[in-house]
Amino acid sequence: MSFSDFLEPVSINFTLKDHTYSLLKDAILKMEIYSPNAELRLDERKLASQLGISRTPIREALARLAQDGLVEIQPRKGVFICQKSRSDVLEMIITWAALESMAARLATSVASDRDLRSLRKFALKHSTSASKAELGEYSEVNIKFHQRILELSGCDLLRVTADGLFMHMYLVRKRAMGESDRASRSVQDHMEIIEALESRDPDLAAKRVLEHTMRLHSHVDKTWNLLENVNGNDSDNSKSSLSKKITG
Amino acid sequence: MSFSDFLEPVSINFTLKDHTYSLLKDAILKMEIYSPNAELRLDERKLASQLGISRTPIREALARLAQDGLVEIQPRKGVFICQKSRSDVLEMIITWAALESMAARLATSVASDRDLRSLRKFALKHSTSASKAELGEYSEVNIKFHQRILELSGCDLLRVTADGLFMHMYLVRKRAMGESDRASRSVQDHMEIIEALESRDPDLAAKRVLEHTMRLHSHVDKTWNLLENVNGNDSDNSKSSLSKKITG
DNA sequence: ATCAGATGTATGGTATACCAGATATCTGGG
DNA sequence: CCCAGATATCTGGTATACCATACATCTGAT
Repeated sequence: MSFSDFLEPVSINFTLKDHTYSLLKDAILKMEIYSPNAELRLDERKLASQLGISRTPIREALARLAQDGLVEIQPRKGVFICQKSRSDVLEMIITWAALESMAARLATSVASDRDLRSLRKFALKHSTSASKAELGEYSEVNIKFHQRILELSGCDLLRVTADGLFMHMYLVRKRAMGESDRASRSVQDHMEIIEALESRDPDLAAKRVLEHTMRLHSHVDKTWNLLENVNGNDSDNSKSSLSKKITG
Repeated sequence: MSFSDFLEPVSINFTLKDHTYSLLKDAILKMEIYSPNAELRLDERKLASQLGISRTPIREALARLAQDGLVEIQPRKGVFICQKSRSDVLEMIITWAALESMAARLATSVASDRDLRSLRKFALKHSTSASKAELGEYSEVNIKFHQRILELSGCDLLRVTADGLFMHMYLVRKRAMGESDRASRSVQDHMEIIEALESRDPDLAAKRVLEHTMRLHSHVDKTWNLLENVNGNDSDNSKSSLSKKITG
């Protein structure tokens, strides 16, 4: 084996701006942006020197992050990580519900029996971890389950759009989703969703996914804690009992 | 009135990159990107000299356009306007259906009687233009109607997400939507949707919006003409009769 | 005549310089 | 001591220079 065999994988198509984009994205998502001492401002020059690159690729990465709503660029002021208000989160859940409900509908006709069996297996395997209920772990599994349904729809745009939302949900996950009592209900819901999929009933599957997700909506609605949300432009309380009304 | 009164509105918060972004977006949307002689490549330097600015704000605008899928940036190759394949369009319609169906659901509980009356008035006023059926005009009105439903949902994220899709639909509008026979059916559908909203029945409203939009899906599915689509990586025919199956 | 390799050119990626608005600090008058 | 205005500085917006890759063109050998 010659020397040159070792230096091939220099990763063609690599650009600093793409790398910086995913780097910053991950950093923001992992960051505790709701802790009171969180530094929300991103200083281009500081980032540039920390990463050892110039401002140009950083600015292009920031432009993309702004486009998907993770940061806000205030002209001549700076770029700031976006904190989500309660109503932002509630709207994300509603939109997610819309997408996944449609995905379930599609899945009843395009998912293979094999896929559904695999989904059931996945749900069963992790149903036990719900009772143990470590805060993070079940939540992770939970998201996976829903992503799987999006995948089974065969409609990539549904999946991609929902992923954009899940990204933000990840940010607020630890904040408002004390699960404990919700976990067992969640497991039950999941099983009923799977049954609906297996029965190939589009309306039923859509309905169950919708109801399941809107239960999260009403839970967040009740428990969201806006104590430290200093921005607090969050007066919209009009949707309080929305989830019950719209699920029929 | 003093001289200085005339020169205030210099538009604070104006940045070249934002201006360029909307400029390019409009240009792309208005452009006939499916005509055989369409120039799909965007040359940064040419744009820069045409607009009389430097490449920097243009590149940031392009980064944003790439993020919302209007253009594709191929590293070291160039940036190209994205042509939508048939399956892309079908997926957009499905996603749109998901969002608007949910919007209708919400609207049954949050829209005011006054709003619904206004919606009905709007639909009636333009029902006549459907019969005359100039290609563009009814299509325009049609989109407006659907956007209005999104607005009535009170969920801004649903509306914004759907707007991102409508943007792309605008691109393909003239391509696959020979309306003529569809227009009268469309008017009827719209009236039935309004009735469902007025009866405050979330399931019915959602169902009617879904069925209406999925009729567009099956129409596009049948009539999309992929003759000149040279890229033609569009072999996915598996969803052919999907719209009937999933609407129950 | 054809094709591999060399050379040139066009164009995107990145770095850097400079400008202007925004904010912090200083200063002097009240 | 307080505050308005001046000044300094920090930081984002823009322009420009330079580099590297991709592609076209040229050249010469077979």
